Amino acid sequence: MAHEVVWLRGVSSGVGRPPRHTRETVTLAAIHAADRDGLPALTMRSVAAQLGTGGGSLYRHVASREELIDLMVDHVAGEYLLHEPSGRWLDDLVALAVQGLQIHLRHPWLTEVVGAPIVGPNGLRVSEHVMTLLDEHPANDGQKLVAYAVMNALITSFARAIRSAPDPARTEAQAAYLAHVLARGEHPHLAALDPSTARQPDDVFPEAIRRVLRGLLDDDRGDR
Amino acid sequence: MAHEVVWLRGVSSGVGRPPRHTRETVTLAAIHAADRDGLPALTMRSVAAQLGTGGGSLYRHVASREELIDLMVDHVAGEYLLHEPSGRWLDDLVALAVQGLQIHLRHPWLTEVVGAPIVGPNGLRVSEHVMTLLDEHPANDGQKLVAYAVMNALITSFARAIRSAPDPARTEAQAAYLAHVLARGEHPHLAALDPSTARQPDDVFPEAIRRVLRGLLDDDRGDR
DNA sequence: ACGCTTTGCTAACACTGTTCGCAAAGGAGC
DNA sequence: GCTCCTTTGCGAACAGTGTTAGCAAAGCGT
Repeated sequence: MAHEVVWLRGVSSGVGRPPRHTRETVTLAAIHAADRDGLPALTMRSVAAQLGTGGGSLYRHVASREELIDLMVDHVAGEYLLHEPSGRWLDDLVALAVQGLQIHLRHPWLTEVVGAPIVGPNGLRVSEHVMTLLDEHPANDGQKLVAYAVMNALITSFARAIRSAPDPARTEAQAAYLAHVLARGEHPHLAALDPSTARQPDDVFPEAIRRVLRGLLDDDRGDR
Repeated sequence: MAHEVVWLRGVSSGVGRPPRHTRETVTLAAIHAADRDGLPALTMRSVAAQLGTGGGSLYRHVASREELIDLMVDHVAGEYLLHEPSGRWLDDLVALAVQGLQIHLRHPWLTEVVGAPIVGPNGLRVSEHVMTLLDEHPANDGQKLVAYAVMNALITSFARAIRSAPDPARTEAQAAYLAHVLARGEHPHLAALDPSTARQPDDVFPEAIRRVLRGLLDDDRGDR
């Protein structure tokens, strides 16, 4: 009840038995385990075992599994490298989005995290930077926030599309069903799709995000 | 082992004890339960109880909980009403996206479903329709698929943003932390955000999706 | 009426997040 | 040095989850 949010809860108070792990230690171990085994395999007991301790011991540093995941998300949000604005806001935003995609590829479990967007210290730091990049842009704040939200949505969406290969069983079964239903002759437009024009998602990403952001923020064209 | 995909598995074979529930009955009960109680509360035992039976009985109709969710997703994908193309592909796509948003608001658990995109019969039907709408568009198939994927990503993203209100405790705590860190004076651009320009997400959605799709598919402007 | 096949149900298993009580470990005060 | 006192570690326990195995029940064809 002391503080309902993690980011406002202080660390150890100095008096009493000194803690063997800090909140950051637990977070790092959890990130490492999730990077290797995926999010579903991230159980309290497994990260505790990686720290050489018991399952319930983690609750001294973390209120719940959900809160641990919040900490993980905000921690990897610290991997963004925020450069000085170049004066070309679109280039800067695209570069930032590419960074976000790379972070998602480094930590594939990020795409499985659903919940509301986490606004920890590092997340706020990135948000502040985005608003800095758009400082001199004439759009109003609502439009800027929408563009930022869309950018984040596309990052996770593309990351999810890219890392759909590692589940070959499911993909293959789906492909078999797709071939079966296409052979039935319905869905002519799907059957006529030209696979040669389908480029890899991570190849299309920079151009796609550029066009999307331009469409949202740069309208030097009429309303229709 | 008979058929690895749900959509290719047949129904009852006629001989033997007649089944008391069909696969669709189970799916409908699960959708009803999820609409009311949310996805985390959707346990095998709860939908079984709603059907007046035991927990393990569901596995006669459904291979796993995951497969049940796949069935639910494809079922609600059948709620799309697909009209004849009007000749204005952008208008038609925006109308389709608005339908998708309404479906997500009718079934809030949809935003919590993560996994790979389900391509069941109804999902393929929608995909075929989208390709029909874009039939005469000069873009290549790769660009069209990217636009479709982006459209779906924005639908779930906006739906998630809209239904973030029903969790007031978490939202309020986050707002308290936000106010605290803004009071510290860092993040000046975030502090300077004008709340009056922030419109409701469901209000901005049609215009946002129109601009995004236009940016992706309609480039009558130079490359820069 | 009798097999045969398919379904329903219960109990069980392995596992999950989370809580509780008690032992352990170090600093402050004398 | 020895106590107190606060904080942490730990193991067992609890309620709940998805999933499986074995057996009883219920219709059809002969």
